[in-house]
Amino acid sequence: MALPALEALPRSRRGHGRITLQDVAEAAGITKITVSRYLRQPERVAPETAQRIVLALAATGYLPNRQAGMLASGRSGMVAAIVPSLANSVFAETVQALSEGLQPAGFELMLASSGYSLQREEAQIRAVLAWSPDALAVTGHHHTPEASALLRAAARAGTPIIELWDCAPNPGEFIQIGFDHAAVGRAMAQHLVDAGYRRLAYVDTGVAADFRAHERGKAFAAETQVALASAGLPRPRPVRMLTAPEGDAFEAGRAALHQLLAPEGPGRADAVAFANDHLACGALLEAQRLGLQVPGQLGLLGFGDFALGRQLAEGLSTVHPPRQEIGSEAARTMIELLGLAPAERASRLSRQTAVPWQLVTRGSTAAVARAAPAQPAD
Amino acid sequence: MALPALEALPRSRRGHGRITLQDVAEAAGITKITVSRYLRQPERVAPETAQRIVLALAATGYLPNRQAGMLASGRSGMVAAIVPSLANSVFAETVQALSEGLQPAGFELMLASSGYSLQREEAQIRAVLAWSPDALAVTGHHHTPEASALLRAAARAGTPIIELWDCAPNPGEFIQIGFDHAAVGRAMAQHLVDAGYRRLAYVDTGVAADFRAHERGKAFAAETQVALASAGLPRPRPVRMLTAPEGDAFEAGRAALHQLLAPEGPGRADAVAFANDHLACGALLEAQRLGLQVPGQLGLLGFGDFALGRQLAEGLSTVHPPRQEIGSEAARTMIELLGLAPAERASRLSRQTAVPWQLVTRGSTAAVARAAPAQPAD
DNA sequence: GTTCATGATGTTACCGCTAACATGCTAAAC
DNA sequence: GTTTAGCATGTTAGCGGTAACATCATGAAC
Repeated sequence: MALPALEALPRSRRGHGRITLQDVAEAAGITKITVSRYLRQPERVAPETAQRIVLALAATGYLPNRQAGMLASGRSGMVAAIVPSLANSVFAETVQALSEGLQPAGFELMLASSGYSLQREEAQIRAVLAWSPDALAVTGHHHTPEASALLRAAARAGTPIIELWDCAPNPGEFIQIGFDHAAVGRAMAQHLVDAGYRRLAYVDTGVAADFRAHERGKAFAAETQVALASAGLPRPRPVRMLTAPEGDAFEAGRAALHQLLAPEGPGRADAVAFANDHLACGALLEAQRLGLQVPGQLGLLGFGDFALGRQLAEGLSTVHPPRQEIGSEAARTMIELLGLAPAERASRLSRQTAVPWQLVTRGSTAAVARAAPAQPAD
Repeated sequence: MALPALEALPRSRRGHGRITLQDVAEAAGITKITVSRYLRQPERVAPETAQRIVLALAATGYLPNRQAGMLASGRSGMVAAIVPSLANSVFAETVQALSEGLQPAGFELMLASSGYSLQREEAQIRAVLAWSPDALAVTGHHHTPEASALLRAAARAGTPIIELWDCAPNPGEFIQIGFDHAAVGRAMAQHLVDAGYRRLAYVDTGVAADFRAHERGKAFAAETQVALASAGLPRPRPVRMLTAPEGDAFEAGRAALHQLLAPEGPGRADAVAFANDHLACGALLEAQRLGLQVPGQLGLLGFGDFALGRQLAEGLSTVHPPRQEIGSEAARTMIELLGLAPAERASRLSRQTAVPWQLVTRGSTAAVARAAPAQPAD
């Protein structure tokens, strides 16, 4: 299996047996600093020298050692991201976009998934900071106090900290790239009320640490009251809140639908908003199976705009979150900030970028025929 | 925003302004090597010293510098993985499992997604090797020649190289953890023939570099001939091969179905296998819409066992690939190998682990009434 | 009391690279 | 011919850790 050609090369066996700049320099008959210079700023070495270096690099099969480079220069060329989960396509797409946005700038991505646990997130922040990332992206603005302290310390040392997926109305400590989930919840409520629904419910995810889904639900419930009141119901019925079991989200959505249908009669919900499209699709499929008319008897509204929603029945109304945009915007922000001098950078380590989302109206919430919005149906 | 308590601490501002072992050692009144020792082998320092160190660590807020550690010790505590895509839940789950498997052993994961491009994979292998990962996982056994050379060099230097998702019948150069896609293709063919279908088609993905899907398709086509022949058709009709357009896979599946239905008459396919469940679900939804009887008039068989398949109609028959198992097995393998002495490890840097998959029979390929199959499936 | 194993801690010398400054050479300016 | 700017390259001194060896108590064994 040994390749004679390579074995014959004069590779030094000092240290850990790796080919170093020193080896390349010797092969080129110069010193290592010139090779190092060539690799970083080729225009600063003479053309003939450059040529010799190119040959030497090829002959030795040199691979740089980024650890050593980082240690010497203080810049790692690496960016870290911590997301709650990758199995969830929502974050996977964001990470994908982040990764692709960073690639051309030569940054590597170190990834950790916290499994929706703040404890694990803290441990991962600690672990990842030990790698001196040039920037760090985390998900949301909920962290353990220790984690927050770690992030704060890193930010103070000049490392951009970016909170993805959230963009609270009040400014945070770090850079936020995302959107206001409360606003989404309100828009969902408004939409259902506008469409003529009057007895609303919200099915939250069973993932306890999906704070964003909870926040949408909370805002949905509150806004529903307001919207119904201004639609002419002085004492509107409170929104029924359910929490789906963990596990297969389609099944959970099905189960939630059954639960919602249980109280026959005028108290029964006539529209349901869900924490995500998987739950909503499960419910929609179950509604189809039961022969329930959607949107006539029941309105269904999801969140996430997964591809499937477009395929089922007349389409699932949903909210389209800027999955990829968040990732690419984060990449852009990192690259921009890291290009700045530390002094300039410092002033920009806390800011908010609201990435636009959209309520996508499809068949599952088509307006219910009704006399006048002011006239309550029940 | 400045915390007086922290600002007041005697943090040295040499170098890049980071708190080092030296700072901790000074705070504890000892030398840095003892602190270093404590961090790696706490039992080797005296209890009272340990206590002082613990206090000093807390007081300084020390975070280790893994670059420096790596440079000195030659071990990075980091593992890299390169997958074609993260948006695809298949790989996301594998990466998720890999990440979770590595976590308890203290390894960090560096991730790159190649976008199904071998060129980019090569660039990423090069980039990632510069970080001296302790092990490297790539997807599949197709690489550019240069990429293969890089992997070979790394393997020779003792870095475990793991090829995920593939497990060719002939041994490869590196460690393979996956399964034989040709065998899956054959099983798919056998299943459809056993179920009584006679005019088969395969819808491949439009992703040119999804070699595994192509391989399943190729084996499917070949095996179909064999199976049909032994089922009593001396001159079986060749399998119709289609390639879905890129883009929304559900739509692609729908479109493929229409294409397949085009030639009315006896030549029309009576069963279709797909490169993945998204395509198959698209086709199943379209069949429902058209009022086509599945499995009666048309059998549909997917690959991937996505959650949705269980929900549609009477369920989509599919192949359940060991998505997570591949990731966790890779983690296990890495941890095992990295625990070995280099000498022992060398002998194990090339081996194959076949992770079992399963053909899951659901409603979309329920046996068509016909005479008994000529041979039992093995 | 001397010897010697043992355990705790310290010293030295790097790992591979780069920032900052130093050197030496060439050619234009005087 | 000397000065000087400017470019190409080299020297030095680390970055923050760790391996390997050295030192120094301590106490048991003789």
